[in-house]
Parts: sequence; C-alpha cells; structure tokens
Amino acid sequence: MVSHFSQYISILTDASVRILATGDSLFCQGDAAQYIYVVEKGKVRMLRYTIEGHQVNLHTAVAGESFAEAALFADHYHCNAIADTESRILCYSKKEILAMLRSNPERGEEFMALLAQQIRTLRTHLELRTIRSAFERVLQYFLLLSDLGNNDIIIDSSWKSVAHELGLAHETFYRTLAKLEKQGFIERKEKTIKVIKLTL
Amino acid sequence: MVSHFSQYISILTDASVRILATGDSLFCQGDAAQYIYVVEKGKVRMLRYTIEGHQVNLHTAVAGESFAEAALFADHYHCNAIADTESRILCYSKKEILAMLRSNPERGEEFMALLAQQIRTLRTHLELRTIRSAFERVLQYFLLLSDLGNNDIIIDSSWKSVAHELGLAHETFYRTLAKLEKQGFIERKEKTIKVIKLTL
DNA sequence: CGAGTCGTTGAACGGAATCAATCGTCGTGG
DNA sequence: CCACGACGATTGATTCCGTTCAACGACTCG
Repeated sequence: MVSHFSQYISILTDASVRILATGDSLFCQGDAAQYIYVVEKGKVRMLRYTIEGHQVNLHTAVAGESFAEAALFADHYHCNAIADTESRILCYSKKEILAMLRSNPERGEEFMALLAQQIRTLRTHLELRTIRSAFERVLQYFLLLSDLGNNDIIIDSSWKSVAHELGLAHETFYRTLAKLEKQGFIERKEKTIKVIKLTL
Repeated sequence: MVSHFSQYISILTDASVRILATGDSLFCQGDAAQYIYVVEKGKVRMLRYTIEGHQVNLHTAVAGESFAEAALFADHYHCNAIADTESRILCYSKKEILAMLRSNPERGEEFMALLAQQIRTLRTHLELRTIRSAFERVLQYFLLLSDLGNNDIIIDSSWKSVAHELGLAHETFYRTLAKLEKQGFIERKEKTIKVIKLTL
C-alpha cells in the first residue's frame, strides 16, 4: 500500500514527467513496458477489462506511491492505467532502474522489501475476498487494520471506495457498517474515525 | 505460481530438512520469521483464520515451489502453514539467503523477478474475484490461461481445487462449466483438456 | 469389498446486488 | 449569491444467483 520506493528513486535517476487530465490513459495492456512510475500528484487507477467489457480495478495509486514496479521484469504491461483525476506522473526508465538496482545492492534489497510488502498486501486483499459474508468481511478488514495501529482507525478515503476495495456494493457496505455499529462491534465518531469494540 | 527459485537456491546454501505428517504445522501466524522454504515433496497450505474461526486459504505450495519468500523482509510470519499431505520441506535460513542475494546481484535480480511474478499472479487472482458472475469469472479464468499458451488448456489439478481457487462452490463451478460448454464457449475432451471456442 | 473423494445434477434458501429515492455537501458558473 | 448538477451517504424494496443441502454414480485405494 504505502511505498517508500519513490523517496530514493528520484535521487539517483532522471525522471521524465507526464501530466494527465482526468480519464487520460498512461499505458494500456500489452504496451511494451518501458517505464515504472511514481504518482507525484493525483490518482492513477489500474484496471483490466472482462470480455463483456466490464472494468475490473486492480489498484489505485495515490500521490507518493510508485506503481507498475512488477513491470520491471515483464516485457509488456498486463493492465491499463488511467488518471482518476488530473495527475502529475514521474516516469523512470526500466533500464536505468535495473542498472541502479544491479549496481547498488542496498537499494536492491529495499526494492525487494517493497515487492514483498506488496505481496503481503495483495494476499490480505485476497484473504478478504474469500470471506463470503459481508459482515465477516468488513469486520475482518477492520481487524486487519487495527492490529497495525491498535484500536482507532482513520479512514481517509471515501466509504464508497472502501466498499469497492472490499468487493462489495456500496449499499451493502453501508448497511453492514450500520449493522456492525448496532451490534456493538464498532463505533463511529464523525465520518472518518473508527473504533473497534469487540474482537469476538 | 511456478517458482524457479528453488532450483538454484539449493546450490548455494545449506538447507535443513523437515518432515511433516498430514496436518502438521510448519509455522504459525506471529512466529518469528527465520526461514523460507521449498517443498521437496508433498503439499503445504498457507492459511489464516477469521474471527469466527473459519479458515481462509492463501496459497498451496506443491513440490518444487518455494514459499514464504515475502517473509524475508518481515519480522514474523503473517499466516499459518500446515502440511496437506506428508511432506518433505527444505528450510533455508533468512540470514544466509539475504547474504547471498546481497553478494550476488544476478541472483538478487532473479529473486526480484520471482517476487514480481508472484505479484502478477496475485493481481490476476484478485481481478478474478472482483468479477461477480460465476459465468464471466470462469470464462475470464480460461481466457487468462489461454493467452499464455494459446487455445488448449490442460488442467492438472482437480476441478474442485480450481473451483476453490476461483472462490466458487464446487457445485457452482461444475454447473458453470456445463453452461459454458452448452453455449459453445469451451469444449471438454476428457476431464483434463480444455479448448476455448469463443472470445466474445 | 467398503470408505472416501471427485464429478455431477436437483431443489430450496439466503443474502448480496440492483433499482430506486432522499438528503446533504461541495463546487461551479451565471 | 444562489441555482444547479455531481456525488457521497443512507435506507427501502425487489430480484437474482451463488450457496447449501442432498443424493447418486464412478473411481481409487487400502
């Protein structure tokens, strides 16, 4: 989720800059993978399309995050990236990055750690998706967030996007929130702060 | 999915061996992460538990695969690993692996590629889970498999485990298979070979 | 030859998606 | 400044479809 890679990547290599308007495409599935990216400002959403044309969101990278790192070791991108809002994107050449990682073992290790972190995050998401019940799913989501920085959870994104992240219709998510609160599992102060009450 | 890491890891570092009976635990969530592993024989399933005590499978590593690589960069394991069958496991010390990766940039790069591959696999799984309709989900699954080695797909695992991988009840999966065949999207020769007919 | 499991199909249930409507807020432009 | 549109948050009613329970044949394994 959080990427610290962007913080040192910029020191070592030159980046070109791309400005994207809302809805602009950065790359498409199948394009030759030449760059990896850091969001300086804005939001970039990665998605694929099903046969019926439905969109499937893979990830949304926000300011400060790098993305498409996995493309370092692939010939082409395996998804599409479009700007969700007006965005400023730093583009780092794969070749330069690879050269840097090769010549600089400590940075290489940091990069591995970044990849490992992403794997953990993805596994966690996958774990959530295997929970069928919306109630259990949302509860587990909060529990996972809570044991990182106990008790109080602050959600900075909109409920709607959280619902989407959890793979639930937003209506279902709202209802589930209300149910969790009614049954005393959570408490909601204002719209952004959360407290977990029970872990049973 | 497929890990080639195991093939060269054994050349460079010594591994201790653990023999597990069916149901034996290799490590538990929260244990200090000291080793990463390769399945020499058998199957090891990684899982977590929800609050209600339900099991959530994260991954099943089979013979030849490495697993828990992400733990290289974590203090403790974030899931449980238990043997699904009698298994023989090679255990590699984190410290030694890290030292090897540090001193040997090419191997480090291979390892990064392995992690990147896992990220791609996980993303694909996540993508599939966001498709609500069982019909589309299964179809998309076959399409993803087919554009790796076009047309014919050979499934080596049981339908049941595929169903589980897709997050579907096996009954639903069987029905969906039949429906896909009836509508001409796929063809089934015997139980293991598949042919995709339409991509519309 | 049972015991166990996979593959398969039928019937019924439940719960999440979907459609729909309301309210509040925020930003935008006339 | 206010009207307007856009969107998030919320709740109600209905539909749909995947799960679950159940039963059966085929096959393997001990």
